[in-house]
Amino acid sequence: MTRTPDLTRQTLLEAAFAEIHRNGYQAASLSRILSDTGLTKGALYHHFPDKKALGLAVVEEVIRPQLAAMMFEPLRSTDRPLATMQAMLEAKAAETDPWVVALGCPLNNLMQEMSPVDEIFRLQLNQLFEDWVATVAAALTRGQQSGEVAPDLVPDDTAFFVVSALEGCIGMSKNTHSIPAYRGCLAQLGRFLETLKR
Amino acid sequence: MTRTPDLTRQTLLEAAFAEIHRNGYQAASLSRILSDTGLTKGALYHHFPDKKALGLAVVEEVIRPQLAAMMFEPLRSTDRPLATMQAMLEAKAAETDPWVVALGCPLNNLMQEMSPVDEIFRLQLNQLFEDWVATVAAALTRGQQSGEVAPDLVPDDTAFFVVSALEGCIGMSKNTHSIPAYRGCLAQLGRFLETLKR
DNA sequence: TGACACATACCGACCGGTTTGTATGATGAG
DNA sequence: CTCATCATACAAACCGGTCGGTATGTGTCA
Repeated sequence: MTRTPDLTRQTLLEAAFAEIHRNGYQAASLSRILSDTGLTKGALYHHFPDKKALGLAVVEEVIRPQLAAMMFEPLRSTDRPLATMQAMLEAKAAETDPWVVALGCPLNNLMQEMSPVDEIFRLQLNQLFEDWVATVAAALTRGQQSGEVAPDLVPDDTAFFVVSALEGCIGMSKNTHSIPAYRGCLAQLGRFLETLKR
Repeated sequence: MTRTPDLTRQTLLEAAFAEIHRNGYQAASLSRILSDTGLTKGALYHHFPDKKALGLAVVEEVIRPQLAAMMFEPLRSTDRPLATMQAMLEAKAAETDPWVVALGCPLNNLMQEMSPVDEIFRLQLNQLFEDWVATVAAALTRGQQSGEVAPDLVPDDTAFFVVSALEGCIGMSKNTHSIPAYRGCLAQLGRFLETLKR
């Protein structure tokens, strides 16, 4: 048995992410995570002081990079945010794996579950969410300067709403288990983006 | 100690609703519900066969009536759905109790938590959600006939999106703990409703 | 009307199982 | 050798759920 602590830690993080994505944080079982990975309590509590630290590490080291790659990066430098976001919506609508639709957005899942229960979780999740909103808002502002976006709208409020509506679409579709409904909902959000032009 | 089984049952339902609203269904503790009500295991398991039945009863006998009174009834007979919904948004924006904002929508909370975990819960919650969407869609159709609503939009898709976006607004605001952000988000949804006119 | 029979409503101790977390022991790498 | 890395065994708390017992109400029949 070779000793590869970094890989062990990463294995735990990914298994924890999957477990939390399916069952939520509170119902996530450390025993299941361990049996999934073939590791033991000793390994887990060597790398993480407690369950909460593991959960927060999942947020910061798994969910944040995922979200950054998929949602932040395309918006980071564009000066045509509406076109960029339309493309992102189409990319999301192309999703065919029903599991992805059924499990929903990991960030939203955790926010809904944990924000009333644990203040530290709430703050950490909220920071990630606010970073997302700020990224959208900054892109909208650049869009106003480039002339793509209507100059009279308030970037902050609009960005908050766009992200909220997107999470809402994902959340509701997760419940219906209907990919067509999911696409229809995203299309309506696209309709809203159209109204932000010029 | 007087015997009032109906009241006992109702007491359990309301305590269970509060507990579930705060902690979710899976993390809801029967012991806490009992200590809150001053009742015991015997009373609980006399009125409900198990925890799941209690949870489903909360959905049907507490959450559904609440939602029906607040969201279904105003739309039931109106032929100006946009005006009615704008009024509903303003009513929601007038909320000042931070707890209500912090705890979010009971229906959405349960959908996000339970739909990947338990199929029976998912179906029951989805039925309530679909009833809501259908109510909105029917109102939009009447609005098209009365001339308030643009005739080219698809009521079903639009209704699904409106409800999703509303749940999204509530869900995100629950995380930020910010009533102004909540109001700003609702205002953006109102902006979207404006684009549905004639 | 009074008394017995029975059903309903509720109590609270107890159960097996699972939870997170700890304390100690083994093992391999530098 | 030494310490990081993990395994194992165990502890304490809590979970949902069961069960025997009790108190209260209610219908029935004398």
